Amino acid sequence: MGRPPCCDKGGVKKGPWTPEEDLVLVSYVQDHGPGNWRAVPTNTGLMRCSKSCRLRWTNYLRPGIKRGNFTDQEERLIVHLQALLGNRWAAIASYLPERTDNDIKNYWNTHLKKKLSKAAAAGAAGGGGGSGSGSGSSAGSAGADAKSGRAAAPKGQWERRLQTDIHTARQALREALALDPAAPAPSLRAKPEPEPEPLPAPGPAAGKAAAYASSAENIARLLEGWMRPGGTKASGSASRSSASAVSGGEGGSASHSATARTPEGSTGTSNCKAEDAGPSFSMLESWLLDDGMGIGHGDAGLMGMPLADPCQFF
DNA sequence: AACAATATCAACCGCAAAAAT
DNA sequence: TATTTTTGCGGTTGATATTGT
Repeated sequence: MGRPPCCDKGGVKKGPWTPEEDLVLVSYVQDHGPGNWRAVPTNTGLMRCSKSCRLRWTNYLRPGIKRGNFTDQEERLIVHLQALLGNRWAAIASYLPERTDNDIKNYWNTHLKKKLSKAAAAGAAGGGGGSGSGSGSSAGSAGADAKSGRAAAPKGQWERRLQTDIHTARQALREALALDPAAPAPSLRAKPEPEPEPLPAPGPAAGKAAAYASSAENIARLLEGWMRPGGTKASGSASRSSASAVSGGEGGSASHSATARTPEGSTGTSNCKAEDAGPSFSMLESWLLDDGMGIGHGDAGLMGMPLADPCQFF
């Protein structure tokens, strides 16, 4: 017994996701909502384990994800929350709704930890050579996709496209595949033949290839109709992440809190405009103060604040 | 210009918790 | 209530990109 060999099944593909796979996954989630990941590989034909599908969606394809440069405020918040919560990245991520826990974790491990330790060691000897994480250099076995030649597209490009408009993304994919002679025949079909899916409220950008690439709009708005905060379609497992536990109480609003994690949370993000992203900072403050750290001391908001120790390093 | 070292980030793995049966 | 199944989390690895020599 133990655990079901979710990812040990034969024929499960590993390594980087291809645009085709992304497309299939997004199409599926579009139709069925996030959740029930178990069924995803079966129903889509993706040769990925359910975990992998969930991860891909949660960390990269989900609407409302902001990628790239962390702002100074975000940075401070992360440092502060990390000091309070420890490495509970999901909980931390719940206060940065546009960021994923994986992203935050990576950022912490690569940037912040180093920054902090450097600052801490500034008084002492200093130096701190290659800390980092693994950063291996040994040749591995994965990277099957690099070999497949499809990795040519700049990282993040497809996520962005898919988040912007799935229809356009499909079209672009078809074009790309048609144009790319080096590209091997796609092993996976974005559904047998992309039967035009009825996208409830295709945004204004729909159908304009040029538009979506630069548009900041994400799939959240485009898909507003099919994903509801209540998780109607998804019927997924509701809030049970620790993040929810932390933030759930103050979420206030009925169906979803600021959780960045749960499918509903992600769905929730679809309704998350910038202004309602996450709990108010006064809430955060009170929570932080409740935490017994005695920090924040009143006036300073979380973001622009003179924080506890960690931030003195900045 | 070529090589080496380092940094960054996407993805995987195993465990634990929660939900379902 | 006990057992099984599914989902979520955090740590870690490995490939690629970037920078330095």
